Amino acid sequence: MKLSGGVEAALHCCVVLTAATGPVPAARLAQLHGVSATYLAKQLQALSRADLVQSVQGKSGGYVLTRPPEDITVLDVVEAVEGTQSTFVCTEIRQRGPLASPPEACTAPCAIARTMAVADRAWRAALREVSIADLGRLVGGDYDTDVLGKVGDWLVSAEP
Amino acid sequence: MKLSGGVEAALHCCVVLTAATGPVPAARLAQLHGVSATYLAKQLQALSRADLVQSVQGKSGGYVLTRPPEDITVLDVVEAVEGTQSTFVCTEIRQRGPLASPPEACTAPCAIARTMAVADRAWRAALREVSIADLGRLVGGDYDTDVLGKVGDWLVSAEP
DNA sequence: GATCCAATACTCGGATAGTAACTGTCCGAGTGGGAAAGG
DNA sequence: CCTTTCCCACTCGGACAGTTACTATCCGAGTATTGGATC
Repeated sequence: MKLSGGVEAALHCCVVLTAATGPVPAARLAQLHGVSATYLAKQLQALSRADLVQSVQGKSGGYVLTRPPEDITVLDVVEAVEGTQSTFVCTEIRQRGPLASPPEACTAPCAIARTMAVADRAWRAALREVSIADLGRLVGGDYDTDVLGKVGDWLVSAEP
Repeated sequence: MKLSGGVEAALHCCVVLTAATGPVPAARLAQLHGVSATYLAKQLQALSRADLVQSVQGKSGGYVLTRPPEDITVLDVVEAVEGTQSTFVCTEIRQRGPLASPPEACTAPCAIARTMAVADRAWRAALREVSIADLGRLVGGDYDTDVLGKVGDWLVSAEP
């Protein structure tokens, strides 16, 4: 039950894209975060497939947010990278063994699956409450200096 | 982000142990659920390490719940099998790259880690709300017949 | 000087190896029960 | 018939392979830039 490490990188990328004025290449994001460029590209592709970011090809291309950061929730990013399937997959143990329940009595999920689903929904609801814009404000409040502004400056200044 | 399959088996075992009058061997539980006996033993060992069940050795030994089922929450079982660590592990990306925050400014978790921690706590809180006794009542309500009673009868009648 | 065109350098995208975690399995250590022998 | 002793069958517990999913990587497809040639 460990969340994929790519989620963290994807969230950082989305926050950084908030401070960008134009498309940012994946290699630039990787350099800024000090992570593997090729692996980060994989996560950004996932974000692209989920229509959270748009890829711009060509010489001065890169990734841009498709929506205002207020309209992108943390849940959107997590589900884009991890997938939308529930954390708990019921294997229908109740239909196995000598005292198996007949399949026609198992139309509804069992009590265990229901309980896990409730918890899963609570987790997702908490992630839906926070937007990327919120994250940007929060990291700004963590330090006295304007971190996001610095990032924006670095993105335009750092040339290959 | 997939929950280990052993959690489902462990929860079923705990519910079944509610209906037992004496120690139940792991092999019996596996036979009842139609799963691999040796693998189920692994999960039961985890429950034993967490002091949720007690192992009784010897000829007519097995596993017994250490507490009344009202005092065992689903979260207890999940944490026993999956571990207590949070689903999100922050790798401190902010401390890497050219614009790295200095370590002395990173005493508190970053905004992303805090957000994920809130969601993690919401998930655990939902699991803490349901006890094994609740699960027993729920599965009883799912079907007209007294499933738990049948299980109890089978446990005492089925001889190797 | 403006326009058109082609070469180019840079971008993303999916297909490809390596590694860690989960799944499934095995055999040894330990213990209570039961049979047998003795009083 | 009761007690003691010993053996044994059955239990759990940790150590051992197989498989899946995650991590990390590579090279090919495509496009805006950019420089030059032309009008």
